[in-house]
Amino acid sequence: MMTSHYRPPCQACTSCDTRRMAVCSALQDDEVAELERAMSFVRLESNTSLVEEGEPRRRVYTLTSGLLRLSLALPDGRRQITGFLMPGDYLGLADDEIYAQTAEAVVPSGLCSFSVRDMDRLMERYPRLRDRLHLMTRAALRQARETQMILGRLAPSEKVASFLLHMSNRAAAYGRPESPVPLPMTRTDIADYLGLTIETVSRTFTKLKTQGLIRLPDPHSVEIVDKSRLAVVAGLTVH
Amino acid sequence: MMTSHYRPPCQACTSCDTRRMAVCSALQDDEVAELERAMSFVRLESNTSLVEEGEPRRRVYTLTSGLLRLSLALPDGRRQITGFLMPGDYLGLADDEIYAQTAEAVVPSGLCSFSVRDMDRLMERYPRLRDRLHLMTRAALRQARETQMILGRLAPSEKVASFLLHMSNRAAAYGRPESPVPLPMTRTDIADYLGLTIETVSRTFTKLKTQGLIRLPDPHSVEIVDKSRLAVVAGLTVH
DNA sequence: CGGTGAGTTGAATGTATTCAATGGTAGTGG
DNA sequence: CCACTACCATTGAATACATTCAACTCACCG
Repeated sequence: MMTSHYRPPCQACTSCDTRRMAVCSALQDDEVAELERAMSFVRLESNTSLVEEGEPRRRVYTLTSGLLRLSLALPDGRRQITGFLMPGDYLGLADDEIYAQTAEAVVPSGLCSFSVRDMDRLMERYPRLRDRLHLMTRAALRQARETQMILGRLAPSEKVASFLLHMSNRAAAYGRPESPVPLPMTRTDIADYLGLTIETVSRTFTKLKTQGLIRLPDPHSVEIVDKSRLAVVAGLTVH
Repeated sequence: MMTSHYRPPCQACTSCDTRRMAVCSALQDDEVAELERAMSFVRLESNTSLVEEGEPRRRVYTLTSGLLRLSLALPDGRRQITGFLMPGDYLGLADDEIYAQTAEAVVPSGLCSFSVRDMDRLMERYPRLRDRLHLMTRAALRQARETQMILGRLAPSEKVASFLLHMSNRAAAYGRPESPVPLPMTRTDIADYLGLTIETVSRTFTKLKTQGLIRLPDPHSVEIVDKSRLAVVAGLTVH
């Protein structure tokens, strides 16, 4: 696990630009100072894992920059990516005593880190923090079920189209442009997220490009040309 | 919505046999009495819906008997069942202001019902109740992610095998025999849960039967003949 | 300049789906 | 009591389509 621990590179939580997205938005400036005292900062290189499925859960995290993938593995090596974590997202929502999934950095990432003990104490002291965490857990559960639908009932083109729209919406939620959408993860990651093979993902991108719905300046950025037609392909609107 | 409301047919919460499975296990006998005062009982006929995706969430429930299916629907009618609720399970874990999915009875079912207002008040008063609910939400999230793996990365035989083992384990958790496993839901329900067609589900059952792994006394009960080989088929053990 | 990893594309293969027919069971009404 | 209907489950045959196997390109790095 190639991580290095040091004090945050950001000035302070009060001036942190991911705060409005994260669990700490539940706290006021003076309260967040206490959170800050319990916090340490972690930097993570690409393709290194922060937590491993089955490990005891001793720390929880808030992602401040970069991108993480959460995944489950089968004994024979098959992998399912259950989701991607973006800045402001919390790592450790689903876990109890042990981590239920592996978290790895897709690109160099930074995280605020807290011991479970400290976080429990803080939640005890600031109920709004606890409530916010519960709220985020419920949202994650709704998201997971939405993904079940995508995995179980959508055709490959629909999967890829809805994935692109989803990523576009998330980018917009973080104040970034809706298009072009950056896709820092590999085709293999996308395949393991959508329940497809890498070849099918690649072919589907090409097909959407040929149909004039998207453009692919490079493999890791997608320009959405026709959002409404893409939504039709995604199966989200009645044709 | 064919429901009828009346006082519970059971003597009292203190003698309720699903209590140990449900959220109310967090409360002591004297505390559960207050829960009971806020409670009303609902009986639900087969194939009637209790809550509908998109409706405002005004009440929450604990299933005491029967079986419910939770589902999401696509505009064109395709359906994904995200899970089945068994006695002791809580309805409303993921939802916020509105219900995120539809809940329907698979067989005649009974539920304890609470207004969201009452439940919020009770959670405020009994933190262990709130903590238990949060615990159940996290468990549901882990379950949903496990299901993502099943939907995205397992072959049809593996899906059906792991579904049977899952149902068997749940039956055992409720103190019922591991085998034969009752499957009150239709093949269509199973297909919509596993991301398959009804024909593929049927053929897979037949195949597992032919291989001597299960027996099918009737379409709604499955006898598990060889649990370990079934686990191999499910992809859960290295061959 | 060779080497590696990621992505794309082509051809074949396998397999789940689709379309269709049949059997079984339960409920309804004559 | 017995047709008659409706629904569910199963099975067969043809089809469609994602996967598999393989080749090739490209960019990046040593």
